[in-house]
Amino acid sequence: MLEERKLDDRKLAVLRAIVQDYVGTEEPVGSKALVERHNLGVSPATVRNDMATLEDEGYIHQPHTSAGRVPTDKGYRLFVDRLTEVKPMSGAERRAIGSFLDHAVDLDDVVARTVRLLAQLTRQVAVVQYPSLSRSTVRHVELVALTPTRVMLVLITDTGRVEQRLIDCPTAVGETVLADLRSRLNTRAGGQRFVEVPTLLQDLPEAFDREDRGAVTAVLSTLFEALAEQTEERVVIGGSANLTRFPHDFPLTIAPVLEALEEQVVLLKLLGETADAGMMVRIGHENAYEGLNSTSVVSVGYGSGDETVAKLGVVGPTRMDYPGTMGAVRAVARYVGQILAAS
Amino acid sequence: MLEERKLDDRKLAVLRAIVQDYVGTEEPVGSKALVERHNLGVSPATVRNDMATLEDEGYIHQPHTSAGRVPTDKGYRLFVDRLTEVKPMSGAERRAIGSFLDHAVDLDDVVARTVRLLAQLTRQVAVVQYPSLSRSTVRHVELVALTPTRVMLVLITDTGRVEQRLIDCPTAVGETVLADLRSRLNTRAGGQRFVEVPTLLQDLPEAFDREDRGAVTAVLSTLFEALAEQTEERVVIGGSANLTRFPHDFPLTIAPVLEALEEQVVLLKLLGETADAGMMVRIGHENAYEGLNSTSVVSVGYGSGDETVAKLGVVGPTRMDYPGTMGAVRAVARYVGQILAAS
DNA sequence: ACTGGCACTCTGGATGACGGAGTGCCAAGA
DNA sequence: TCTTGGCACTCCGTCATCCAGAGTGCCAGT
Repeated sequence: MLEERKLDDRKLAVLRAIVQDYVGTEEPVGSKALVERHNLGVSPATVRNDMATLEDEGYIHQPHTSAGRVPTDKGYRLFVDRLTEVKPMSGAERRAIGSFLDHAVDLDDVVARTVRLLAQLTRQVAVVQYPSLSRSTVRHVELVALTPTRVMLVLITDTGRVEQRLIDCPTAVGETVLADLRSRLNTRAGGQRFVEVPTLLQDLPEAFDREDRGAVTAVLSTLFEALAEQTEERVVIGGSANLTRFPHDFPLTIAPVLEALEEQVVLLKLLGETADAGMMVRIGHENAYEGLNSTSVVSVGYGSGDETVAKLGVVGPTRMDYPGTMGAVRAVARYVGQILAAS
Repeated sequence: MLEERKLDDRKLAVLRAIVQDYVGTEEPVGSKALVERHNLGVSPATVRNDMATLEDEGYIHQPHTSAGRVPTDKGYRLFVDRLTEVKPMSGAERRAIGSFLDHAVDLDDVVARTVRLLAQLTRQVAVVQYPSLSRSTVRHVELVALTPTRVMLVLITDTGRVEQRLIDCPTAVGETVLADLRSRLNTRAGGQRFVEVPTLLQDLPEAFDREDRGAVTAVLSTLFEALAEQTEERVVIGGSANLTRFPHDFPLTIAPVLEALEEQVVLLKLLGETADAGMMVRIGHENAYEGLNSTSVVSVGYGSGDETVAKLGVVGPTRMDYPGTMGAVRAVARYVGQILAAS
């Protein structure tokens, strides 16, 4: 705020114009070209003075003496924060999103379609996280006896996700016990949030005969494990071919980015940093992961109802169309949320 | 065969040397360098004559007058077919493969690890297909009543894969009927190949009361559908960052390749063309898909026992280390087969 | 505070010279 | 008949040079 006092409205307008032009042309933008394309109502010389100030403050940068100016990360940051609005999707675009996602047949398909759609809309790399288990509720728990001592646990969540686990029981469990356990599990845990379940089922073994308690405990601990497991969170990416649209900084930047995108861990951390509510934009060096230092990440949470169950976003060059990208990301996130709520 | 009569042993040796050198250096290879690095026992002039013949026959090619020679697709083909052997993995490498894959905890993990491993070993893009449903057998079928008229079908295969389907029944089904159906399904279909199942269950509705037959039929048709569904075949890729190791032909070739790799359909077709037994190498223009015209694909089937359940392979530049790549692909495929058989 | 003018700087592309690597061919030798 | 050394030739990649264009910073004038 203190620094920005030095920047009057026109200087901000100049910065805005620089960002817009640079995003369009991908080339350093000079004072003359600026006044031609935006009607700033002043002469190039004046703009040059403003540019000098902006450069002093670190918002723009000159690749070489006597070249045009390029926004810095800090410049983009100011642009995103104060100089622009999220650009809403047009009606046609919204309809396209709807018709594309409406045809999804199951959760996998929703995620797959979302990532494709987002990549197409933004022409960048899309990243979509599967709805996480930890925030969902239990729809159903099923137990299947494979052998007397081996039981398969199938967990069905409200987002339509299915998890299965094999359990080796210390003792044989009869079908009666299994049916009893099954019905108790579903009565108590059905519809409950994952976090609540362990507490709710804590004293369940006591309801069973001593000889069966070992097996019951084994089932429970496997269930809790499955519920708690964060590592199962999956991220799907798409549109990596869009990376090649920048013949520019090639292949200097593309290799680390591709590597980052293949690392589930990195992606999860990336999306994990997104606040539950509101959109997050991380620009260049604001990204903790080094390989993404020359990219920006726009991400947002999505969910059924008012609950955030996962995140999605896009990765692109710092020189990206922020308003458009943010609009697309937000629109897609909202629509996916609706779909999840409906199904 | 007819053409090859013109190629005596030394000419073939020259071709082999050219391929090996070019793969190593990535630069057109000349006669002088050839005789220095391989002891061919003849002079550069002689080699030049041989090269002229090889070029006439279309095995090598000269980028420009007075440049070295580069193998053509046809040249690589001859090299792979007749001039080299699959290079077996060293003991250390085999142990590494084993220890890496042995830590896999479930099917997803096996596939994920395999794709990583293959990408690392070959330093190229790895492609692994999930074990296909159609060749597997049924381990267990589970029916879960969600509401009186909604049933969830869970299908567990011998490869550890789980498929679920929601079924809306025309009439309410009681738990007794469901239990009956469940046990009949498992008795008749358990352990059977997918293809056999429809025949085996064909007359199942007749065993039930008339009022329940609608529901039974609904369940059966969903089950058959899930069994038949080929579209569920999934392909996982990894190591796409390796594409950037060819700063050479950039980004001309990389973009279409990345696009191809994101298209499940293309990948499935690619792997689908692999013969069930034996390794397949498709070189450059031998690939039907245009975007892969400057890449080679080495693929092979893998499976538990002697049955091929899916394919895996790698995609790389035509200029690749064929013996090494083929060795790695074969070794990994074998080991994955063993793991699947054991679990 | 803005503007026009001016000298200066730097890049990117074009041009041309040059060394090096590689070839093809020929005549001589095994 | 096959191989070899020699030789003239071709072409690429690199480097240095040059030039026009774009852009800047500064200054003096309004």
